[in-house]
Amino acid sequence: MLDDKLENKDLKKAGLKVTLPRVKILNILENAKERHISAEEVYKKLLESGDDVGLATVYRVLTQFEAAGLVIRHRFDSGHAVFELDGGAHHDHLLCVKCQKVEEFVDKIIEDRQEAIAKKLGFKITEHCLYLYGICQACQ
Amino acid sequence: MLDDKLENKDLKKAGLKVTLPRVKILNILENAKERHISAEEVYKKLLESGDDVGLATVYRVLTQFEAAGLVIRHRFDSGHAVFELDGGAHHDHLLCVKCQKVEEFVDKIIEDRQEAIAKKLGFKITEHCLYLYGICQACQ
DNA sequence: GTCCGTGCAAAGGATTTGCATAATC
DNA sequence: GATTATGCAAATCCTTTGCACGGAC
Repeated sequence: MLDDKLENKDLKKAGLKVTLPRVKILNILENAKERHISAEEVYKKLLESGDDVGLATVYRVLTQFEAAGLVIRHRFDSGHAVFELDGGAHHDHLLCVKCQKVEEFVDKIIEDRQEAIAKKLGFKITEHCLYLYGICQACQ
Repeated sequence: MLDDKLENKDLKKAGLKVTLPRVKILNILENAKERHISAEEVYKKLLESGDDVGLATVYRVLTQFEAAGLVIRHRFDSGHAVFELDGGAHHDHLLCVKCQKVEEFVDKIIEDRQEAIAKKLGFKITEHCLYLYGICQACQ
């Protein structure tokens, strides 16, 4: 478990000591079918795998990962945060309000307009989030 | 207090009985310097005016207002929700991460692109939120 | 007078924190 | 072996709920 070179590097690069909970959580994030996953879900997956990690640790580790730029924390309209691995490529989200499916997309035109609007209002954008909520094809 | 015709109409139109807490909260929303205000802030303003309204009631009333379409609830990245009167005209938000100032804007091009993207992915959009975070001119 | 709304206190869910123990380097 | 991370339980923050009382219609 602790000798997965790739993950060790990711963690070390982030300045984080390589510990079992961190490696395992990183693994779950990489292999989960859903790219967007809550702390609670990570915790459940750990328990299912027989790993004895506390929920508090899951939150701590995910927060550290966020600070290190390894993951992005989203606050969709669901009451709890979800995390996704930061692949480096920015994208926005389209969510199905019925089945919770999440689609990702990027649109150059929208990105450009955002910059233009910010400039007009004198802002320097540090971050943005665009969430479209709707009903997916399957649920219609 | 209870004879402000405008507010009475707003409330009645929404199917809500005209009560003191509702009228007062509606008043606060209409007159607050900041268009975007949290439940806690509404509560504090009520106390300052010497009005004895419970925080639970503030939450209940704001939630009813939201259901009635009188206000919009936003979940900016601040941990707590903020409410703004729904003037009927949709708009998006640009927030200063330093001074918390909020600017509003509408952009037809972005709105159109959102529709186009949703259509391409087979979604029917029910709602969307676009929050730009940045640093305003004064804070730079 | 009936029914809905309110205040208070207690419950609730998500997330954080304090502290003694255990692991990494 | 020193330092940092973990587990557990308790604490915290925001928000909601249960219940008996009070106000609107």
